[in-house]
Amino acid sequence: MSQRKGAMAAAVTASKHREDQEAMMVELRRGPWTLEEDNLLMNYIACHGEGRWNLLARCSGLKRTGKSCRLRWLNYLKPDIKRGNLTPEEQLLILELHSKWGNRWSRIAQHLPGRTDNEIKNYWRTRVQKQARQLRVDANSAVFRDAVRCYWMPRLLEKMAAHHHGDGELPPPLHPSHNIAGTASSRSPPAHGSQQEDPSSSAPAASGHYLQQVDPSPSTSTTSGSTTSAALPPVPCFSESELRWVVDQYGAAYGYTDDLDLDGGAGVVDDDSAAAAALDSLGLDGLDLGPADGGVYSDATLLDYLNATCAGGTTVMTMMGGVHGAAGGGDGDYGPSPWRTDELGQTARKLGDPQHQWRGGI
DNA sequence: AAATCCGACAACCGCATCGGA
DNA sequence: TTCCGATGCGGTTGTCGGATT
Repeated sequence: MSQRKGAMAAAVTASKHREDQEAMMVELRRGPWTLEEDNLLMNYIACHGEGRWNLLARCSGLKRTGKSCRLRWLNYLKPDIKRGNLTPEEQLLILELHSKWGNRWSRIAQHLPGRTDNEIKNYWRTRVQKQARQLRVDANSAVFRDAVRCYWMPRLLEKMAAHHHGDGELPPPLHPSHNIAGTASSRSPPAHGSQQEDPSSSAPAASGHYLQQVDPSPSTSTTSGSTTSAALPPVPCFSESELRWVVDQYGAAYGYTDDLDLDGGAGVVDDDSAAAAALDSLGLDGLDLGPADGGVYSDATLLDYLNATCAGGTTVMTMMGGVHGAAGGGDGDYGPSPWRTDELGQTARKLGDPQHQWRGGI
């Protein structure tokens, strides 16, 4: 085994050496791609198909490595790449799948058609990890995951419901027998700003946006849930004491008191408002999770909806009722959890893109 | 108006794995 | 079985543009 490893290392070294030699012979370009390069790459792939990237790099006239060509194609030029901000459905799916699989970006990306592993990774690092940093917890810690599950995920579900029913009413509960594909395909596209079909976004080579951002609008401006608040009473979705409960419950339950360090290094804070403020940032700062225009569905309404939506989904958001979902557990690779994230995921798929439908296990 | 900060994301790098010779 | 080229994956860095001071 170690012999094989050594051989592998030698092979890689030799390969790297050849790469270096090649790089010296042909002045390889680095950095941002130009329109001409993109055209060259797309034309070559149109004629010869994907794959054989090193050959492509040599024969296409591009002064790039095969790796670079492959990355450019897969992450940017491929026609089915979906651009723009992640929808709440996609965000929810990412959270759910990451809780199961960790940093398996490519695996997660397989469940988000049109999204690349790079995009998902960037989302995680810039949005999710940022919030974890603010909370001074490890983004992979159980306490953070559970805070996400019982605070962030419900918010996303709320937002998804708002997106699908701009008139302020919750969508009718979806049952397992419901023909999702039929209904979802006829629904209106999500009313996100940049998520809308921007012709240029799917044809970057023709858009002339080289060396500039594709979509300058921040994610926080992409929601369209403003109409929901009118019809629903603006009751708080979670009280401060509930947030405190999240922190205490999971910190204690998992013995993660050390990585929940809201008071600047001296252990768990004893100030409810500080913890609540920190957790509040999960949903209200830059995460596109805040209630639509300050108005939200009531806990009871949303809970009713989710319970009706999820088959047997009686433990989603039970924290609001103070009852733990004892039926939980077996939640993935990270050990037991009282939260039925599989059901949250089902709801996400049912509400979202038909391609995200339940596939018999993820 | 200029300087600085920061978020977003494209791109690069190193390593692992696969598959054919 | 070993070698080796190709490809895939995840971590990290660089760059740009908007926001803030």
